[in-house]
Amino acid sequence: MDWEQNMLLNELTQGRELTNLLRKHLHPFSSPETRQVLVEKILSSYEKALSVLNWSGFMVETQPKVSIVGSPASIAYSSHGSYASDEKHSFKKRKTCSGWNEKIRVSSGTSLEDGYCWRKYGQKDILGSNFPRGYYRCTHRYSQGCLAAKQVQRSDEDPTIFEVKYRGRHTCNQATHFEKGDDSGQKQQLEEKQKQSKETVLKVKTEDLDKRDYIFPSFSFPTDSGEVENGLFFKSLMENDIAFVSPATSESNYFSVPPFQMGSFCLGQNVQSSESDLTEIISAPTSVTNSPIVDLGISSLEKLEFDPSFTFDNPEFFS
DNA sequence: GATATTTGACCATC
DNA sequence: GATGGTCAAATATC
Repeated sequence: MDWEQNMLLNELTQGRELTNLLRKHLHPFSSPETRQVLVEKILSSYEKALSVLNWSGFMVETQPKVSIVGSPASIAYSSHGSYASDEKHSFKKRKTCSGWNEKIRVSSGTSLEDGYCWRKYGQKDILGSNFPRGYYRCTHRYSQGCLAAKQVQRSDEDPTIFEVKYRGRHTCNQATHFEKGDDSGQKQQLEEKQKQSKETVLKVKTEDLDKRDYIFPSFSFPTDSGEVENGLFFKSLMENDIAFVSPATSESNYFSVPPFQMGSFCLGQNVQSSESDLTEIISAPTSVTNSPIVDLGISSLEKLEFDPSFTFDNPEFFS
């Protein structure tokens, strides 16, 4: 039995057991929180199972098109393409139509972080391109069966721009962290700010590689004197595997973030931002240890991420 | 020693 | 045969 089958079996078995558990908690004396946790776990199991099927060549919707109570708002999302098993002894299949969902242009002057820990597994010179393409997959691929992957390549036209292509969806606990790290108070606060609406309009631009009808809604985000306070916003990007973008091309359809975000987003880990080679910066999130981001409070994370006064020049940061 | 990165080789597809 | 995606051994880093 190969890795995919094992994973599928595990997730489905877990889903069944969790469902049984949920059934036992359906009586009125059971706490709603417990039921909610069980529901989320069940959904997570199914999502992983569907991801495996997706990557095995089945076309399966990995994301429900309706959001459940208490879950973050989700947009319609479907993965495409086939996947070659990573099992040691299986064939290395080349992907046709690549299955890469989204292509995003990221300025080198901004964060290339997307909140996840990536591990580089390859680099390739691409015909007709001046710069090599880096291949990354989620650090938790084997530990948690997370199948998310991305490609990073510097643009020929504008070397300050990186093109990031994403595939698959995070099912690791990094993803659940972003979902759960956003408490209702924070959400309420954000909604309040949105209502106040003295915001700068910030948009994320995505391009669809395969001309599919993947639509990422542009959105406005409230800022307070330029400071981004965006647990929800950030989570939304995480949910959809969207990276940050481009002050260098700072037109209205790009979301600007300060350059300090160039460092590693996986906190508690080394920040390796190479000045000489921007490709190295791209890989910064991968050059980290495996300390799970779930152990960190999102509030401190945000503080670091979005403190506009922060610079890497600050020696205290490295001490 | 554990973990991450690099890089040449392998394989599927065109 | 060319090309792109992935593997895996060697190497680097902590």
